[in-house]
Amino acid sequence: MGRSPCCDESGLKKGPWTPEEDQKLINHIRKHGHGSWRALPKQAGLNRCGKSCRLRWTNYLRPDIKRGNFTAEEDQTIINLHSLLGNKWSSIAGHLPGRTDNEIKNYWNTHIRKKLLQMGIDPVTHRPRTDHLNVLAALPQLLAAANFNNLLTLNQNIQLDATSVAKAQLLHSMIQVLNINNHTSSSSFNIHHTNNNNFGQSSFLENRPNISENLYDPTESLSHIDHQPLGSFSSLHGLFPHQNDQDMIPPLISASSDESKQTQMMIKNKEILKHSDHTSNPSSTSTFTQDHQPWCDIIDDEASDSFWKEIIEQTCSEPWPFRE
DNA sequence: AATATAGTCAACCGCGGTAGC
DNA sequence: AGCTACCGCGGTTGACTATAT
Repeated sequence: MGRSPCCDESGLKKGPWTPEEDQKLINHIRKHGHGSWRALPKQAGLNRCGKSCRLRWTNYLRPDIKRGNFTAEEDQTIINLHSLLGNKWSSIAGHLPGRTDNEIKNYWNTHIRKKLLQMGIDPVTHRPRTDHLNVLAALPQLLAAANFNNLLTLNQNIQLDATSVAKAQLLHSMIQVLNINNHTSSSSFNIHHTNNNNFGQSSFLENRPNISENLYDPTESLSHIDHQPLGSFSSLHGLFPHQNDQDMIPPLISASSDESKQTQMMIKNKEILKHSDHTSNPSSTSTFTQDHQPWCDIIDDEASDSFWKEIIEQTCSEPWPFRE
């Protein structure tokens, strides 16, 4: 019931359309409109089923179809709409004049989906992937993907290098993932927990800097854009409220007033990491003179790649702190 | 140069919704 | 109310092309 038998009819041509067939279809629709798709093939002299004619027209021959690569703005729109609508390709296409649902669907599956995955974003939920082990194992690829800045460069007012944004987002997503998986434990990510001399994830994350003074929050800075890049990290939090907000870490900018201390601890931890000094005491006197080192500077450090590699090495060499 | 593999995308398949009888 | 035909949608396929080996 409900299923068209037209394509079951034998003798009807399938497969790629020839220019002659295209011309017949175009001429007929120009003269008469498509009317009943089922009746159209006979009227137009085509040995095709109506379904095939409709598809050919709507996806390829329609005069208002836009050809060519998707723009960054279209990328943004697709991502944002997909986060809202899911795989409602026709609905998404309705917001992209000249684009067909089929084209958008293909583009999503072949381009956007992969890029989101590489960036550690679940293309279905538009949230950081929760398979944290995979995320960590894929860090090198994630870093490479972080250089993909097409999704981030739409707004010309954005001054920050998109790669830095992506890296910050990546780190943020990792933190979220780790925190989600650890929310049942009160120790590892407790902001007041200070028993960390080593650079394990916990110390690094606990001591994440308050950078409100020196660093703008990428998610905040991008959130005002109509076509919000990486909406999964910004607007989607509002769209898909977490069941328990305690599960989520604060945004990259902390509201804490204890920023100087935390920033210094962050710097210290970075140095600890660089020197692999697992015995240093975080409470000992630091020789650093820099205060309020911007988070971006850390991420954008010339040695940032090695910085990230060391995170991986640390992660691998030390017991995973989060038991499920 | 030949072959294998990966990527792309037009087209098909099959299902759900619904209008009309 | 039940059946049928039709439309539109989303998932999948497979041919074609590009790139790697």
